[in-house]
Amino acid sequence: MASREEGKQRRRSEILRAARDLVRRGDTAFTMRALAEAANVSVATPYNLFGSKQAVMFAVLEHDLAAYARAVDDSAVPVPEVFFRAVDLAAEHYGRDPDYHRSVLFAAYNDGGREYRSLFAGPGHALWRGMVARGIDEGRLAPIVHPDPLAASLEQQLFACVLEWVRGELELEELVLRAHYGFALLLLGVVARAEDHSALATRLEALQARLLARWAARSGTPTPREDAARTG
Amino acid sequence: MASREEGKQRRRSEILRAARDLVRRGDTAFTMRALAEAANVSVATPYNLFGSKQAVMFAVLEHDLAAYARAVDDSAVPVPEVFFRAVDLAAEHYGRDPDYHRSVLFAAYNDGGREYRSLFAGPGHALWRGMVARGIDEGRLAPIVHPDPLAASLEQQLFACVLEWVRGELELEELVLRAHYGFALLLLGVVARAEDHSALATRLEALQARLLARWAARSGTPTPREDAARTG
DNA sequence: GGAAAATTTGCAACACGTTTCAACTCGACG
DNA sequence: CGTCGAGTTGAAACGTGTTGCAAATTTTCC
Repeated sequence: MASREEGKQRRRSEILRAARDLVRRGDTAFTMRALAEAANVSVATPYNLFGSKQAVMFAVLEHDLAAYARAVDDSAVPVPEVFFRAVDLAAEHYGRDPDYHRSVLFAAYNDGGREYRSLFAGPGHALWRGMVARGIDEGRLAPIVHPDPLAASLEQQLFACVLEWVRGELELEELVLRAHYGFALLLLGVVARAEDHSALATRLEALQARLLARWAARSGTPTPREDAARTG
Repeated sequence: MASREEGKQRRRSEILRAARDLVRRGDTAFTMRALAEAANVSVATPYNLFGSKQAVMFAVLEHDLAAYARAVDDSAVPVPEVFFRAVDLAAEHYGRDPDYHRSVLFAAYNDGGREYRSLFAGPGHALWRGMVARGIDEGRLAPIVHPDPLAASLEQQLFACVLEWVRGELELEELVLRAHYGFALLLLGVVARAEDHSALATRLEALQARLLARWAARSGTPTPREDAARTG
């Protein structure tokens, strides 16, 4: 009854389920041995099916990304507002279970071996590219702009912020401020309507004020170093 | 004669020299045991003095960053041109010994444990902040802009590109194009002079064309996935 | 000069990702 | 039904970052 391929598929999703469970239960840095046990497979199986621990975490990430992409699509917000909304949704998403997301992202991007997938590559880039394309279609972004490079810039800006959050360098709230600020700056030069331009400029100033206030409140530098100072 | 602190210092720099040597000689993923031997210390000493392998690599990075900062400062280029020049210098710097820099950055940011320092934090952020501040002083950037957030956005944009290059996802040439594109976009909204604005717009279009040509030449997607496709 | 304190050393040990391999399981197929 | 073979299993082993610890070494201080 269960074909060979079905068996593989079942094991694959069992492993992913187990991985999610382990992280969510607090075993954020689970062992491959623990994962194998939790998924009722031998320790060699995840390697057969995914290739590495990192690859397993990428698969978990991809699964979560789908839910995020749906949420962004569902929030029928116009360009350029939708970009900011997308950041908010990501932050909300992360904030709902910070340890979980931090761990998954960390395992995917920091523990990792040599494998790599840009955070928003594949389905992710499609999401951003789609938003930009819509903006051009609807005449909210200058028609000279091409979706791919602008989307890439936005992704890069957000990616850097997310990575800093994952590493514990940033509060979620500051992640949002920084990403919004970067987005506002990036978009300022490419929005088509004068009203959008001035709205962005206003937003930019407000964001800058909030960022400065935040940094001033903690010693004046944007990225305080709390490391062990034993590095010569 | 050799005070306790001097001895420590000597060991510290011996370890850093050994680390640089090993990477440069091609042993890009050297062992802590190999490092200890090359530095003529016991394997425990790097842990006493730095704390972890990652911390050693951070120290190497910091050393290299100083040379880079000097190069940028020496290139007496006006704002906003200097930002682009800074990217060029970084790429030149990396291009001179790609394997070395890739390995050091990789070890610092991807192998790593929990420690973290933003790539441009500390001396790095000072460099970017300084360029932005100069731009404001010289009236090339809108006076409403504050150095810290703009510098942070530029750093984030570059950081994301560098990270992709380190992971082997990007050619050095594309790193430059992408960073330039992001920079042009970020700066477009904040340059004070009309001539700078139109120069940036021109540059932006040229960059976009080159990026699109590049991506078109290889299947149409900006970030092709060459991964093992065994991820379900 | 000698005790005391700080560090380094050598070495064994641990944890964990990953690999290897022979035995085994079980669907596929004639 | 019987054989084949892709894929899984279990267990052992490896490599490497990291730690612990007692002994040795070196600086400091009286």
